[in-house]
Amino acid sequence: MMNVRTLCLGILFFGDATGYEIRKSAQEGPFAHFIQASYGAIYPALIKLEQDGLVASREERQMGKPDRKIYSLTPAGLEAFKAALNEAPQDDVLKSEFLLITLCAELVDGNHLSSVIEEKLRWLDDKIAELEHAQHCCHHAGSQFVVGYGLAMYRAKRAYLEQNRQTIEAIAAPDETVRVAAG
Amino acid sequence: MMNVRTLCLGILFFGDATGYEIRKSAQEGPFAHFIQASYGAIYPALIKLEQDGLVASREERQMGKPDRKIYSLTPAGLEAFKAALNEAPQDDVLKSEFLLITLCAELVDGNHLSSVIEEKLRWLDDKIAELEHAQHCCHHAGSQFVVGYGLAMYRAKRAYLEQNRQTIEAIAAPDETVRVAAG
DNA sequence: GTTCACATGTAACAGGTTACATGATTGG
DNA sequence: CCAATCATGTAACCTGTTACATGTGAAC
Repeated sequence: MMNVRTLCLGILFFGDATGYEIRKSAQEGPFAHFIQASYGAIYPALIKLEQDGLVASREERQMGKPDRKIYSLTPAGLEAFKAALNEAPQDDVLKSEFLLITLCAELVDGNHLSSVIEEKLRWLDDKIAELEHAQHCCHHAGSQFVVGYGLAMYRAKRAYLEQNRQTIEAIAAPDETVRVAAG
Repeated sequence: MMNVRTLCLGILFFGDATGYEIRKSAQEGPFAHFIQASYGAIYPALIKLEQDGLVASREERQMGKPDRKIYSLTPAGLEAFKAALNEAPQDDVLKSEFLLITLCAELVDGNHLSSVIEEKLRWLDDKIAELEHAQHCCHHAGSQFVVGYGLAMYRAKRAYLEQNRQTIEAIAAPDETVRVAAG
Protein backbone atom coordinates (compact mmCIF):
# COMPACT_ATOMS: atom_id res chain seq x y z
CA MET A 1 0.00 0.00 0.00
CA MET A 2 2.67 2.53 0.94
CA ASN A 3 4.23 3.26 -2.42
CA VAL A 4 4.86 6.64 -3.99
CA ARG A 5 1.37 6.62 -5.49
CA THR A 6 -0.35 6.49 -2.13
CA LEU A 7 2.10 9.00 -0.73
CA CYS A 8 1.17 11.51 -3.45
CA LEU A 9 -2.53 11.02 -2.79
CA GLY A 10 -1.88 11.55 0.92
CA ILE A 11 0.01 14.79 0.48
CA LEU A 12 -2.59 16.08 -1.99
CA PHE A 13 -5.29 15.32 0.58
CA PHE A 14 -3.83 18.18 2.64
CA GLY A 15 -3.97 20.56 -0.32
CA ASP A 16 -3.08 21.03 -3.96
CA ALA A 17 0.61 20.82 -4.75
CA THR A 18 3.18 20.50 -7.52
CA GLY A 19 5.53 17.54 -7.89
CA TYR A 20 8.26 19.75 -6.57
CA GLU A 21 6.30 20.59 -3.43
CA ILE A 22 5.31 16.97 -2.84
CA ARG A 23 8.94 16.00 -2.85
CA LYS A 24 9.73 18.78 -0.37
CA SER A 25 7.05 17.51 2.00
CA ALA A 26 8.59 14.07 1.81
CA GLN A 27 12.15 15.34 2.28
CA GLU A 28 11.81 18.00 4.96
CA GLY A 29 8.92 19.07 7.15
CA PRO A 30 7.16 17.35 10.03
CA PHE A 31 6.22 14.18 8.16
CA ALA A 32 9.59 13.49 6.64
CA HIS A 33 10.41 11.07 9.45
CA PHE A 34 8.22 8.29 8.09
CA ILE A 35 7.94 9.12 4.40
CA GLN A 36 10.43 9.41 1.54
CA ALA A 37 10.42 9.84 -2.22
CA SER A 38 12.56 11.32 -4.99
CA TYR A 39 11.67 13.29 -8.14
CA GLY A 40 12.32 10.27 -10.31
CA ALA A 41 9.53 8.42 -8.50
CA ILE A 42 7.07 11.29 -7.93
CA TYR A 43 6.76 12.75 -11.44
CA PRO A 44 6.01 9.45 -13.20
CA ALA A 45 3.61 8.54 -10.38
CA LEU A 46 1.66 11.79 -10.84
CA ILE A 47 1.41 11.24 -14.59
CA LYS A 48 0.09 7.75 -14.01
CA LEU A 49 -2.33 8.94 -11.33
CA GLU A 50 -3.75 11.53 -13.73
CA GLN A 51 -4.21 8.88 -16.43
CA ASP A 52 -6.10 6.82 -13.85
CA GLY A 53 -8.30 9.79 -12.96
CA LEU A 54 -7.20 9.93 -9.32
CA VAL A 55 -5.65 13.39 -9.61
CA ALA A 56 -6.20 16.38 -11.90
CA SER A 57 -3.70 19.04 -12.92
CA ARG A 58 -3.81 22.66 -14.01
CA GLU A 59 -0.85 24.57 -15.38
CA GLU A 60 0.23 27.92 -14.03
CA ARG A 61 2.61 30.29 -15.80
CA GLN A 62 4.93 32.30 -13.60
CA MET A 63 7.13 35.28 -14.40
CA GLY A 64 10.77 34.47 -13.95
CA LYS A 65 10.14 31.02 -12.51
CA PRO A 66 9.37 27.94 -14.57
CA ASP A 67 5.77 26.97 -15.21
CA ARG A 68 4.25 24.81 -12.54
CA LYS A 69 1.76 21.98 -12.81
CA ILE A 70 -0.54 22.00 -9.81
CA TYR A 71 -2.14 18.70 -8.94
CA SER A 72 -5.29 18.15 -6.95
CA LEU A 73 -7.14 15.10 -5.67
CA THR A 74 -10.25 14.04 -7.60
CA PRO A 75 -13.22 12.42 -5.80
CA ALA A 76 -12.05 9.07 -7.19
CA GLY A 77 -8.57 9.81 -5.83
CA LEU A 78 -9.97 10.51 -2.38
CA GLU A 79 -11.86 7.23 -2.43
CA ALA A 80 -8.77 5.32 -3.52
CA PHE A 81 -6.78 6.92 -0.72
CA LYS A 82 -9.46 6.09 1.85
CA ALA A 83 -9.48 2.50 0.64
CA ALA A 84 -5.70 2.29 1.06
CA LEU A 85 -5.88 3.69 4.60
CA ASN A 86 -8.58 1.22 5.56
CA GLU A 87 -6.45 -1.78 4.73
CA ALA A 88 -4.26 -3.49 7.31
CA PRO A 89 -0.93 -1.63 7.49
CA GLN A 90 2.35 -3.44 6.97
CA ASP A 91 4.86 -3.46 9.81
CA ASP A 92 7.00 -0.38 10.18
CA VAL A 93 10.49 -0.69 8.73
CA LEU A 94 13.60 0.93 10.15
CA LYS A 95 16.90 0.90 8.31
CA SER A 96 19.80 2.12 10.41
CA GLU A 97 23.44 2.12 9.47
CA PHE A 98 24.04 3.98 12.70
CA LEU A 99 22.89 1.03 14.79
CA LEU A 100 25.04 -1.37 12.78
CA ILE A 101 28.06 0.78 13.59
CA THR A 102 27.24 0.88 17.31
CA LEU A 103 26.52 -2.86 17.30
CA CYS A 104 30.05 -3.53 16.08
CA ALA A 105 31.71 -0.71 18.01
CA GLU A 106 34.81 -2.80 18.65
CA LEU A 107 35.60 -2.68 14.92
CA VAL A 108 35.18 1.07 14.68
CA ASP A 109 37.83 3.72 15.16
CA GLY A 110 37.23 5.56 18.45
CA ASN A 111 37.34 8.99 16.84
CA HIS A 112 35.01 7.96 14.11
CA LEU A 113 32.53 6.45 16.55
CA SER A 114 32.51 9.61 18.66
CA SER A 115 32.01 11.88 15.70
CA VAL A 116 29.20 9.66 14.41
CA ILE A 117 27.51 9.90 17.80
CA GLU A 118 27.99 13.68 17.96
CA GLU A 119 26.51 14.06 14.52
CA LYS A 120 23.58 11.88 15.43
CA LEU A 121 22.92 13.96 18.55
CA ARG A 122 23.00 17.15 16.52
CA TRP A 123 20.68 15.64 13.95
CA LEU A 124 18.27 14.57 16.67
CA ASP A 125 18.36 18.06 18.18
CA ASP A 126 17.49 19.56 14.81
CA LYS A 127 14.60 17.19 14.30
CA ILE A 128 13.30 17.75 17.81
CA ALA A 129 13.42 21.53 17.36
CA GLU A 130 11.64 21.23 14.02
CA LEU A 131 8.89 19.04 15.44
CA GLU A 132 8.46 21.24 18.52
CA HIS A 133 7.92 24.14 16.18
CA ALA A 134 5.46 22.19 14.07
CA GLN A 135 3.54 21.24 17.20
CA HIS A 136 2.77 24.88 17.91
CA CYS A 137 1.92 25.82 14.34
CA CYS A 138 -0.36 23.06 13.14
CA HIS A 139 -3.66 22.33 14.83
CA HIS A 140 -4.83 19.39 12.78
CA ALA A 141 -5.41 16.43 15.10
CA GLY A 142 -3.74 13.78 12.94
CA SER A 143 -0.72 15.98 12.31
CA GLN A 144 -0.35 16.76 15.99
CA PHE A 145 -0.51 13.09 16.83
CA VAL A 146 2.14 12.17 14.29
CA VAL A 147 4.39 15.04 15.29
CA GLY A 148 4.02 14.11 18.95
CA TYR A 149 4.84 10.50 18.11
CA GLY A 150 8.00 11.57 16.34
CA LEU A 151 8.97 13.82 19.22
CA ALA A 152 8.49 11.06 21.78
CA MET A 153 10.63 8.75 19.66
CA TYR A 154 13.43 11.23 19.01
CA ARG A 155 13.60 12.38 22.63
CA ALA A 156 13.83 8.80 23.83
CA LYS A 157 16.62 8.08 21.34
CA ARG A 158 18.48 11.22 22.31
CA ALA A 159 18.28 10.55 26.04
CA TYR A 160 19.37 6.94 25.62
CA LEU A 161 22.24 7.85 23.36
CA GLU A 162 23.57 10.52 25.68
CA GLN A 163 23.35 8.31 28.73
CA ASN A 164 24.80 5.17 27.21
CA ARG A 165 27.33 6.31 24.62
CA GLN A 166 30.24 5.64 26.94
CA THR A 167 29.46 1.92 27.04
CA ILE A 168 30.34 1.57 23.37
CA GLU A 169 32.95 4.32 23.21
CA ALA A 170 34.81 2.34 25.86
CA ILE A 171 35.17 -0.68 23.58
CA ALA A 172 35.82 1.17 20.31
CA ALA A 173 39.11 0.40 18.59
CA PRO A 174 41.99 2.72 19.48
CA ASP A 175 43.07 4.99 16.62
CA GLU A 176 45.96 2.98 15.18
CA THR A 177 44.30 -0.43 15.12
CA VAL A 178 41.85 0.49 12.43
CA ARG A 179 44.22 2.73 10.51
CA VAL A 180 46.78 -0.05 10.17
CA ALA A 181 44.19 -2.69 9.40
CA ALA A 182 42.55 -0.58 6.74
CA GLY A 183 45.84 0.32 5.09
CA MET B 1 26.88 0.88 2.51
CA MET B 2 23.98 -0.94 4.17
CA ASN B 3 23.00 -3.45 1.54
CA VAL B 4 22.51 -7.18 1.96
CA ARG B 5 26.22 -7.76 1.35
CA THR B 6 27.30 -5.72 4.36
CA LEU B 7 24.51 -7.21 6.41
CA CYS B 8 25.79 -10.73 5.72
CA LEU B 9 29.32 -9.75 6.69
CA GLY B 10 27.97 -8.22 9.89
CA ILE B 11 26.04 -11.27 10.95
CA LEU B 12 28.97 -13.55 10.10
CA PHE B 13 31.18 -11.37 12.29
CA PHE B 14 29.24 -12.74 15.26
CA GLY B 15 29.79 -16.33 14.16
CA ASP B 16 29.57 -18.74 11.24
CA ALA B 17 26.11 -19.21 9.83
CA THR B 18 24.11 -20.60 6.92
CA GLY B 19 22.02 -18.45 4.60
CA TYR B 20 18.96 -19.75 6.37
CA GLU B 21 20.29 -18.63 9.74
CA ILE B 22 21.34 -15.22 8.44
CA ARG B 23 17.83 -14.61 7.26
CA LYS B 24 16.45 -15.68 10.65
CA SER B 25 18.72 -13.15 12.38
CA ALA B 26 17.41 -10.46 10.07
CA GLN B 27 13.78 -11.46 10.49
CA GLU B 28 13.46 -12.21 14.17
CA GLY B 29 15.78 -11.75 17.10
CA PRO B 30 17.12 -8.63 18.84
CA PHE B 31 18.56 -6.94 15.74
CA ALA B 32 15.53 -7.39 13.52
CA HIS B 33 14.37 -3.87 14.34
CA PHE B 34 16.92 -2.17 12.11
CA ILE B 35 17.84 -4.88 9.61
CA GLN B 36 15.91 -6.85 6.99
CA ALA B 37 16.58 -9.23 4.15
CA SER B 38 14.92 -12.11 2.31
CA TYR B 39 16.24 -15.40 0.96
CA GLY B 40 16.16 -14.09 -2.57
CA ALA B 41 18.67 -11.42 -1.60
CA ILE B 42 20.83 -13.35 0.86
CA TYR B 43 21.69 -16.47 -1.16
CA PRO B 44 22.92 -14.61 -4.26
CA ALA B 45 24.81 -12.16 -2.01
CA LEU B 46 26.63 -15.02 -0.27
CA ILE B 47 27.61 -16.60 -3.58
CA LYS B 48 28.98 -13.27 -4.77
CA LEU B 49 30.80 -12.66 -1.49
CA GLU B 50 32.48 -16.04 -1.79
CA GLN B 51 33.60 -15.27 -5.35
CA ASP B 52 35.06 -12.03 -4.02
CA GLY B 53 36.92 -13.89 -1.28
CA LEU B 54 35.15 -12.11 1.57
CA VAL B 55 33.52 -15.25 2.94
CA ALA B 56 34.31 -18.97 2.79
CA SER B 57 31.92 -21.90 2.95
CA ARG B 58 32.02 -25.52 4.03
CA GLU B 59 29.29 -28.03 3.41
CA GLU B 60 27.81 -30.18 6.12
CA ARG B 61 25.68 -33.25 5.52
CA GLN B 62 22.91 -33.93 7.98
CA MET B 63 20.75 -36.99 8.54
CA GLY B 64 17.12 -36.30 7.74
CA LYS B 65 17.65 -32.59 7.21
CA PRO B 66 18.95 -31.03 4.00
CA ASP B 67 22.65 -30.35 3.60
CA ARG B 68 23.75 -27.00 4.92
CA LYS B 69 26.38 -24.62 3.64
CA ILE B 70 28.09 -22.88 6.53
CA TYR B 71 29.67 -19.55 5.74
CA SER B 72 32.43 -17.83 7.65
CA LEU B 73 34.16 -14.47 7.39
CA THR B 74 37.62 -14.45 5.79
CA PRO B 75 40.29 -11.95 6.90
CA ALA B 76 39.56 -9.94 3.75
CA GLY B 77 35.87 -10.02 4.63
CA LEU B 78 36.57 -8.67 8.09
CA GLU B 79 38.61 -5.82 6.61
CA ALA B 80 35.88 -5.01 4.12
CA PHE B 81 33.33 -4.94 6.91
CA LYS B 82 35.53 -2.69 9.06
CA ALA B 83 35.95 -0.33 6.14
CA ALA B 84 32.18 -0.15 5.67
CA LEU B 85 31.64 0.60 9.35
CA ASN B 86 34.25 3.35 9.31
CA GLU B 87 32.46 5.29 6.60
CA ALA B 88 29.93 8.00 7.40
CA PRO B 89 26.55 6.36 7.94
CA GLN B 90 23.53 7.41 5.93
CA ASP B 91 20.54 8.82 7.78
CA ASP B 92 18.19 6.33 9.34
CA VAL B 93 15.08 5.61 7.32
CA LEU B 94 11.66 4.84 8.77
CA LYS B 95 8.76 3.68 6.63
CA SER B 96 5.47 3.64 8.48
CA GLU B 97 2.05 2.93 7.03
CA PHE B 98 0.79 3.09 10.58
CA LEU B 99 1.67 6.77 10.90
CA LEU B 100 0.08 7.57 7.55
CA ILE B 101 -3.16 6.03 8.82
CA THR B 102 -3.05 8.01 12.06
CA LEU B 103 -2.14 11.19 10.18
CA CYS B 104 -5.32 10.89 8.14
CA ALA B 105 -7.47 9.47 10.92
CA GLU B 106 -10.53 11.41 9.76
CA LEU B 107 -10.60 9.24 6.63
CA VAL B 108 -10.36 5.98 8.53
CA ASP B 109 -13.19 3.87 9.87
CA GLY B 110 -13.30 4.16 13.68
CA ASN B 111 -13.33 0.40 14.21
CA HIS B 112 -10.45 -0.10 11.84
CA LEU B 113 -8.40 2.63 13.48
CA SER B 114 -8.95 1.15 16.93
CA SER B 115 -8.04 -2.35 15.81
CA VAL B 116 -4.91 -1.04 14.08
CA ILE B 117 -3.90 0.69 17.32
CA GLU B 118 -4.62 -2.39 19.41
CA GLU B 119 -2.56 -4.52 17.07
CA LYS B 120 0.29 -2.02 17.19
CA LEU B 121 0.23 -2.04 21.00
CA ARG B 122 0.35 -5.81 21.06
CA TRP B 123 3.19 -5.81 18.54
CA LEU B 124 5.13 -3.31 20.65
CA ASP B 125 4.56 -5.41 23.78
CA ASP B 126 5.94 -8.46 21.99
CA LYS B 127 9.03 -6.59 20.82
CA ILE B 128 9.61 -5.07 24.26
CA ALA B 129 9.35 -8.48 25.91
CA GLU B 130 11.74 -9.95 23.34
CA LEU B 131 14.30 -7.20 23.83
CA GLU B 132 14.03 -7.35 27.63
CA HIS B 133 14.81 -11.02 27.39
CA ALA B 134 17.75 -10.39 25.06
CA GLN B 135 19.09 -7.79 27.46
CA HIS B 136 19.54 -10.40 30.17
CA CYS B 137 20.97 -13.06 27.91
CA CYS B 138 23.56 -11.29 25.84
CA HIS B 139 26.54 -9.59 27.44
CA HIS B 140 28.24 -8.16 24.39
CA ALA B 141 28.52 -4.37 24.79
CA GLY B 142 27.43 -3.44 21.27
CA SER B 143 24.48 -5.80 21.39
CA GLN B 144 23.40 -4.48 24.77
CA PHE B 145 23.59 -0.92 23.49
CA VAL B 146 21.52 -1.68 20.41
CA VAL B 147 18.96 -3.67 22.37
CA GLY B 148 18.70 -0.87 24.93
CA TYR B 149 18.25 1.65 22.13
CA GLY B 150 15.43 -0.40 20.66
CA LEU B 151 13.82 -0.77 24.07
CA ALA B 152 13.95 2.96 24.75
CA MET B 153 12.38 3.62 21.36
CA TYR B 154 9.62 1.03 21.65
CA ARG B 155 8.73 2.02 25.21
CA ALA B 156 8.46 5.67 24.20
CA LYS B 157 6.23 4.76 21.26
CA ARG B 158 4.05 2.55 23.40
CA ALA B 159 3.59 5.14 26.13
CA TYR B 160 2.79 7.89 23.65
CA LEU B 161 0.36 5.73 21.73
CA GLU B 162 -1.52 4.68 24.83
CA GLN B 163 -1.75 8.21 26.19
CA ASN B 164 -2.72 9.90 22.95
CA ARG B 165 -4.78 7.41 20.99
CA GLN B 166 -8.04 9.07 21.97
CA THR B 167 -7.07 12.29 20.18
CA ILE B 168 -7.25 10.54 16.81
CA GLU B 169 -9.91 8.00 17.70
CA ALA B 170 -12.14 11.00 18.44
CA ILE B 171 -11.89 12.27 14.87
CA ALA B 172 -12.04 8.92 13.07
CA ALA B 173 -14.91 8.45 10.65
CA PRO B 174 -18.03 6.80 12.11
CA ASP B 175 -18.69 3.32 10.77
CA GLU B 176 -21.15 4.06 7.99
CA THR B 177 -19.32 6.97 6.39
CA VAL B 178 -16.48 4.84 5.14
CA ARG B 179 -18.55 1.80 4.35
CA VAL B 180 -20.85 3.76 2.06
CA ALA B 181 -18.00 5.68 0.47
CA ALA B 182 -15.99 2.55 -0.23
CA GLY B 183 -18.94 0.69 -1.77
C1' DG C 1 -2.74 -36.24 6.60
C1' DT C 2 -1.30 -31.74 6.84
C1' DT C 3 1.33 -28.15 8.39
C1' DC C 4 5.64 -26.50 10.10
C1' DA C 5 10.76 -26.12 10.32
C1' DC C 6 14.79 -27.14 7.97
C1' DA C 7 17.54 -25.91 3.73
C1' DT C 8 19.19 -23.84 -0.96
C1' DG C 9 18.57 -21.70 -4.91
C1' DT C 10 16.52 -19.13 -9.38
C1' DA C 11 13.77 -15.98 -12.23
C1' DA C 12 10.49 -12.70 -13.09
C1' DC C 13 9.12 -8.59 -11.54
C1' DA C 14 8.41 -4.31 -8.87
C1' DG C 15 9.90 -0.40 -7.04
C1' DG C 16 12.73 2.59 -6.38
C1' DT C 17 17.38 5.85 -6.90
C1' DT C 18 20.88 8.50 -9.38
C1' DA C 19 22.24 11.02 -12.94
C1' DC C 20 21.16 13.54 -16.90
C1' DA C 21 18.83 17.25 -19.66
C1' DT C 22 17.10 22.09 -19.51
C1' DG C 23 16.66 26.75 -18.01
C1' DA C 24 15.48 31.34 -15.48
C1' DT C 25 16.13 34.24 -11.36
C1' DT C 26 17.85 35.67 -6.98
C1' DG C 27 21.19 36.32 -3.39
C1' DG C 28 25.76 36.35 -1.58
C1' DC D 1 30.33 34.98 -11.02
C1' DC D 2 28.76 31.05 -8.56
C1' DA D 3 25.57 28.63 -5.97
C1' DA D 4 21.05 27.82 -4.72
C1' DT D 5 16.08 27.61 -5.49
C1' DC D 6 12.45 26.92 -8.46
C1' DA D 7 10.54 23.51 -11.81
C1' DT D 8 9.63 19.20 -14.85
C1' DG D 9 10.76 15.22 -16.80
C1' DT D 10 13.45 10.80 -18.75
C1' DA D 11 16.43 6.76 -18.79
C1' DA D 12 19.67 3.73 -17.17
C1' DC D 13 20.49 1.25 -13.42
C1' DC D 14 20.38 -1.09 -8.90
C1' DT D 15 18.50 -3.55 -5.36
C1' DG D 16 15.53 -6.26 -3.39
C1' DT D 17 10.92 -8.90 -3.07
C1' DT D 18 7.68 -12.57 -4.32
C1' DA D 19 6.87 -16.70 -6.10
C1' DC D 20 8.46 -20.91 -7.80
C1' DA D 21 11.11 -25.39 -7.59
C1' DT D 22 12.51 -29.31 -4.55
C1' DG D 23 12.76 -32.41 -0.68
C1' DT D 24 12.80 -34.58 4.29
C1' DG D 25 11.35 -35.38 9.00
C1' DA D 26 8.79 -34.16 13.05
C1' DA D 27 4.87 -32.74 15.37
C1' DC D 28 -0.03 -32.24 15.90
